[in-house]
Amino acid sequence: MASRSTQILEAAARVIARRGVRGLRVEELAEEAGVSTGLIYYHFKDRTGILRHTLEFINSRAERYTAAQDEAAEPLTPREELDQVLILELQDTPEVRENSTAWGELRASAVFDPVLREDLARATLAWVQEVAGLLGQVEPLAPAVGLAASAERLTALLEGLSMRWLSGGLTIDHARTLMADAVEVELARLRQA
Amino acid sequence: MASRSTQILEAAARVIARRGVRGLRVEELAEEAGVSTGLIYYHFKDRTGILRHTLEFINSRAERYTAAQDEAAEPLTPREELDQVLILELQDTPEVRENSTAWGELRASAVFDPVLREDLARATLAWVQEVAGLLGQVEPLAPAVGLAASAERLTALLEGLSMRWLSGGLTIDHARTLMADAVEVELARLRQA
DNA sequence: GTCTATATCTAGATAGAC
DNA sequence: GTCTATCTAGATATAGAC
Repeated sequence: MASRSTQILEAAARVIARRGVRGLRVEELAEEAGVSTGLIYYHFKDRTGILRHTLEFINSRAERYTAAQDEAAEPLTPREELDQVLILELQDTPEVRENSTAWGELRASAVFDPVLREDLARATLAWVQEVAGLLGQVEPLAPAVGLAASAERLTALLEGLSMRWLSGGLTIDHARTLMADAVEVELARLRQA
Repeated sequence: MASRSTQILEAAARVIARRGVRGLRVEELAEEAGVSTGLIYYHFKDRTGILRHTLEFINSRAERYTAAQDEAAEPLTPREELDQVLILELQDTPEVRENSTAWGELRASAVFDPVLREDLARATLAWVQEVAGLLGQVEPLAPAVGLAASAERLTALLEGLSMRWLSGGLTIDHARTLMADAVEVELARLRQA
């Protein structure tokens, strides 16, 4: 089932979570995946290729665990879905940790690497729009600009909280509480405006 | 006036802003500073030493430009000071960009480097407490836990917005608007609670 | 204190056997 | 497809002259 390529990409996600994108060494990846470096270069062109495919792999995996809720037994209300999208990213499970770490690395790398910016901007935009859409479902009377601004703040806050959590400055529970309160605050604001 | 060490550290700040902490190469630093690599190793033990001193240098520089306002002609109201502390970090000047970049790098590196976490946690705590104190001056009736939570959210949001700005996903003006609105929203919340 | 030249070391990448 | 062995490049760090 899981092909060799997939096995290597899963290992790469673990190594990135441990060492970061820029700390990933091909030799360590080979060890983690239980294969030789030679095999890695058989499956991927070069280190950059490994990175690109891993980021892609992680991205599709994130969509999967976000989407998984939609297909579950009982459909969620917009409000529940909003909480899911924002708060599911603050979970201390290996997969979420790997994804958050990789996202943070991607963000940090993009500061110095123009090539990465495009991918990142596209993914961010989609995410912001998703959140804005959900906010609009929860508060149908709120103006579009307000929804967009709230979505930008909430997603940016999530990134900030996520980094603090990953860098050990915040417990996951505290981060979730802060995030949940922020959602309340933004919704209250949208209700008033 | 500016010693050789300082000259090298200033150059290091510029290189870090351009390449990141992990992208800093000693040879490029030497070129930027207009000295030889040998001289750099005369002044600093090794690459890690350069990094540590540069981060320290940047940190003290950031305190200086934040504190500079306090000693200016007219004393600021707590509210003005609050805006200054939070919004001064969103400025497109070389120095602020260098500091923000370095801070983002420090945060991102700390995810993988336990040694950096302590410094970072200490600096973050001081910053959060400073903001909480200012919020308390603006809204004296607000409870301490509320002040702390608001300060944590505002500083985490600032980090998130700053990273988006640096990675090209947000204009500086838009980031400032979002930040300014967040301050309003948090103050409104503190007033109600 | 400062430079030039160079040794050393690490990590990415390839060749060739199986 | 997969491994072992190895080449190579890039970057850190040192030696020694001035």
